[in-house]
Amino acid sequence: MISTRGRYALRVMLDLAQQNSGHYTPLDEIAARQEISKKYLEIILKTLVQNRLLVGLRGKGGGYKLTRTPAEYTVGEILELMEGTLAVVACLQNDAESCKRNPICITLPMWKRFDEMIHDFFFHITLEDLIQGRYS
Amino acid sequence: MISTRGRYALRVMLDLAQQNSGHYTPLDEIAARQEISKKYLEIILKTLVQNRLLVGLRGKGGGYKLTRTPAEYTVGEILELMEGTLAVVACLQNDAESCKRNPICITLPMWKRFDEMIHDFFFHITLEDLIQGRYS
DNA sequence: CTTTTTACCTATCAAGTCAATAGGTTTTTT
DNA sequence: AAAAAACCTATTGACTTGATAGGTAAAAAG
Repeated sequence: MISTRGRYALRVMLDLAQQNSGHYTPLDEIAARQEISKKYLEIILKTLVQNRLLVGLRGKGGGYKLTRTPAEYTVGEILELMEGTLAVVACLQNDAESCKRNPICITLPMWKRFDEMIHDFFFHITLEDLIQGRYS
Repeated sequence: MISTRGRYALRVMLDLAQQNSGHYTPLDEIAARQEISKKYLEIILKTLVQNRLLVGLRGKGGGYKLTRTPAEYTVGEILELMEGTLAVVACLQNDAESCKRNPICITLPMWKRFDEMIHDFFFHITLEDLIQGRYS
């Protein structure tokens, strides 16, 4: 299950992608348009800024804007950043302690395939794709 | 993320599928072989029995056994039963209250596609497939 | 140089889920 | 009557989720 953190982040990125890329959009505006709690969004945007997916500017005329063109963001990187991992089972996470049952686990190959499928899916969709409706 | 409930259930079903289908296998044996807490497995097996994926028999010589051949179980039905749902986002769950943003949500089509992909994947793999190593 | 606007930061919270444990009851066979 | 096994109800600690509260720092406008 993708949590609200990932889904909201994606919606924010899309919101910004649909704005004039020249100016900064304040959080209030995004929150109002997306109908998401401003304070909660703040936490999400913080992560996006810290990881340079967005840039924030303070003071009047400030707000947030993208650091790249919409075509240069994949849905996968946004979701992975917010969710921590997209791995479906514990033993396939980056930091997973190697399970001693791995050699005899007959479900592991299936989980691996599934993992690859998810990765391929999300890392081949860009914000631009979504905006252009290439998934409707 | 698939939780241990789903993963353990799958392992138990595979364990039973690999036993002589004639007799009943006691919980103790399964728990020992799979190295999973007996008490915790009890909860999982209860659900499987209640939904007729397994049948349980009490008393000496009792235990659990499959109600169908391994080829007649899909991984999808086992996981969906244990996890409640395989839906990746809240708005695609069975009991989801219809989100008023649906008509304008540009991420929804993507989630739908993803959902279908997951469904297709898991509902086309049977226990027999895993046992025969058709996923290694 | 003060006010306004805005992002940024730290802490906290209630509700829920997850994985597991504990202890007892019922059924069946020996 | 005893043993073996499933079945049942309740409880727990740790963690996550989604959110709120209140304050600080920077930038622009007047």
